[in-house]
Amino acid sequence: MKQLEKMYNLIKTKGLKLTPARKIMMEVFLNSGNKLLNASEIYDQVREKNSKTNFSTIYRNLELLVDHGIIEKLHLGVEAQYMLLDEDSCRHHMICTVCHKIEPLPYCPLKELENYIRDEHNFIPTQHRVEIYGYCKKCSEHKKDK
Amino acid sequence: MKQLEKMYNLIKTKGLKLTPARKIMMEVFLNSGNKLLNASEIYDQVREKNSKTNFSTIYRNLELLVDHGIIEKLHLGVEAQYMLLDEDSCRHHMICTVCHKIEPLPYCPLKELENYIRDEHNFIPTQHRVEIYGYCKKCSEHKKDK
DNA sequence: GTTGTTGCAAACAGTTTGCACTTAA
DNA sequence: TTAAGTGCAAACTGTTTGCAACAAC
Repeated sequence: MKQLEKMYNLIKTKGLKLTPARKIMMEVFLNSGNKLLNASEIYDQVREKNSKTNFSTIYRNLELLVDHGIIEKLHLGVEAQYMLLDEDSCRHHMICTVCHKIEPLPYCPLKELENYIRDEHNFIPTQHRVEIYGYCKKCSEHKKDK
Repeated sequence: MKQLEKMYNLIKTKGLKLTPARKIMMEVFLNSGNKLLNASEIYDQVREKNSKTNFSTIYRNLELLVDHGIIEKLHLGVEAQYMLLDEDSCRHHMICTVCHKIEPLPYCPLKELENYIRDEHNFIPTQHRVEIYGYCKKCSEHKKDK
């Protein structure tokens, strides 16, 4: 598995030790299909492979990985969620209002908007976030059934 | 104060009782200058006028006001934040990362994006929210001084 | 061997809840 | 009068921390 090796190297490059917990966490992220994961989902998946990993280890590593720009932390609800940091990711998500699944949206419509804001509102944009709420495929199909 | 009376009526219209805590909370929101407030900011301000109001009262009323469409709840960080719900709000905000002032943005660029999402992602958008982070006029001027 | 990392237990912050008392309508 | 609202205390959830043991380098 090539991508995993890359991740391992990335961690070492950052001066972090390549511990079992971190290895497994990288696997979890790679296997997540780019879905946002919360701490306890990550914890559960890590525990499947290493049954005595502690929650504090998870949280400490998550923070570290965020600090080193390896993953991204979003805070859209009660709990924080995490995903591998995509180079050109600019934080756009589709959030299902039924099952609460969050999917990233690989497209950014905001370039022109930012220019407009800068010019017309005297506001200098540095970051943005877009959230689209609605029904994901599965939930919209279930809706039809009723 | 006309606006406050309106708010009082709105609460009654919704079938809610006009209690002292609720009256003060509406004042707090009206005096907030459309800034997002978290529960403890609201609590502190309510306590100034009614020193024995409890946190659970604040939380219970916040939830109720959200449910009745009087205020809006955002969850951008560790804690939830609240503001009066704007009639024509389609939830676009410019958020200054220095002074945390939040200004509404009277323009919606998302029509085409929603079509794209519906067609390409099997996701049915019903609502959306856009947040632009950056420096407001005042803070960007102060930055220059340094 | 040294420094960074972990497990554990305990603390913490924000929020929610059950229950008896109180109050707006 | 009575359903709705409140205060209090206690619980609960997500997250953080101090410390001693441990493991990657």
